[in-house]
Amino acid sequence: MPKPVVSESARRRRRPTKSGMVLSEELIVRTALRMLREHGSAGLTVRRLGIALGADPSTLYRYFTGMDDLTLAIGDMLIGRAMADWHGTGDWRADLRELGLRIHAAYLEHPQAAVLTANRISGKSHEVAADEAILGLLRGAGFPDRDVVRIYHAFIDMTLAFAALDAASLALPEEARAADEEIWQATYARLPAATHPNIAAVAPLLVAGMNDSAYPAALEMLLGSAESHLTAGPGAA
Amino acid sequence: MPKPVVSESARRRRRPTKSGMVLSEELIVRTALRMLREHGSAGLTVRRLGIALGADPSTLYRYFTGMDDLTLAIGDMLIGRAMADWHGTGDWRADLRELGLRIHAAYLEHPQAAVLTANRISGKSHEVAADEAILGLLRGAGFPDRDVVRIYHAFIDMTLAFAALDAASLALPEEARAADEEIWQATYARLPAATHPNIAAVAPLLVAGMNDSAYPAALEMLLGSAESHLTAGPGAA
DNA sequence: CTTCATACGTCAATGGTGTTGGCATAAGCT
DNA sequence: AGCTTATGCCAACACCATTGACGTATGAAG
Repeated sequence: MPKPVVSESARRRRRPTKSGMVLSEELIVRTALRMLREHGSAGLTVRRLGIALGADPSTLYRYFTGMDDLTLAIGDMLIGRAMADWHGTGDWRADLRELGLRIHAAYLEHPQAAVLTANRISGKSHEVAADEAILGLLRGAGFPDRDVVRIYHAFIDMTLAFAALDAASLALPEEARAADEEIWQATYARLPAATHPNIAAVAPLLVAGMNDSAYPAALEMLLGSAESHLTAGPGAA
Repeated sequence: MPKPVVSESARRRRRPTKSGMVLSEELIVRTALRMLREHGSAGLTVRRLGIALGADPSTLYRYFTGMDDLTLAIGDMLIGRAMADWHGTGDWRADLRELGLRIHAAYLEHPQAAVLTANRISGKSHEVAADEAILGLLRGAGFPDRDVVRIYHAFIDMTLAFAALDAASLALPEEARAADEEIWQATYARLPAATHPNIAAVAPLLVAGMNDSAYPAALEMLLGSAESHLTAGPGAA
């Protein structure tokens, strides 16, 4: 049976696992998040997750159709955390900035999970809520629908793209950050000025600055561009 | 022996494989790229790659220390293709735009490969060459070193981030694009205006526009911001 | 309070994966 | 022509996701 999974709300009989633990989607996803943090983004396996839950691995297929489905659920939980307690202030630009930074931060708080999920569409409740909020801010600001969609698109893609990229370098540690770090020190920082004059000239600055995310600056540019377009009126290109 | 791999240049004895094929790093990477295109981003396995090359899977470990090393080599080849035949024109802004679009395009030409490699640092030759070129353009434009590094950082991260994101949606087809597409149609396009007024209002525009990349617009904003900062002089914030 | 259908946890098995150590042979230097 | 050793092959290991059959505890029905 390909899809024997019953929805969480329709779940009635909750039988404790052999070790006495009572399962739920929520518990499984939270456990998966913890495992990702502890064992790295490649450390989440059905077997290990089963062990961590004190349940047989195959039990998880009663809750998710497969690893992919679980992945989407993890991503939706991250967005949910970003949106928790969020309230608009009425200033669309400030609100949009806050929202972007929140989403970015929520992903970076679980980099190993972010790597797996940041570029997937889940269609689950929290994701939809975030999109509705963003579109609402832009429409409330008075943008015509064409611009709403264009700005929304750039905003959400850029946010997720940076989240994925920044998370990737944070997520490596458990598996290969040491290697990448070593590459950086061994290769870039020691290139001779004769063959690579430009890299050599700014090497110290590169080493110092490459650890910070470029997202906040990029976001500000996006918001600034949008605002100038708004004040210029709908006629402007 | 953990690292028995000899460098490509030091390779002397080239013994043909059982099926008569003579291996090389180049050939292996090109074959891997073809397999990624044909079988999707999860379709690249050491065993399959071995079969495609007419060689035993374990033979590949004479050329790469492991799957991860092969992945980095694939990424470097993509950058190499982006940089092939590139020549600066002297107009730093046009050159930078051209370079960004080339890299972005090179990744999107092999989305399945891009997904695996876009957020890794390889330190291999083509990657270093690209970085040297970008830094050279900015320094040649007259930016002070601090700004060179800041702009370089935003430029390369944004380019790779969008490449990864855009590639991800292109790469899904073989595995889960159908699912994501279905989510889009089934969930977003049919949300009732009562609960999600903003999504419902712009749904048709969303469907129409979400397939194009937001990268070109974002890149232009970055370049514009940099240029205005340059003309404003080093004293400007 | 008892009965009953079945939801859900468990078991066992399948066919995949990356990776390694030992072996033998042919390549290319001297 | 002979020797070293690089390099391709083989067999084995541990792990992976996923599935189908099975039995039992569970919650509802009477």
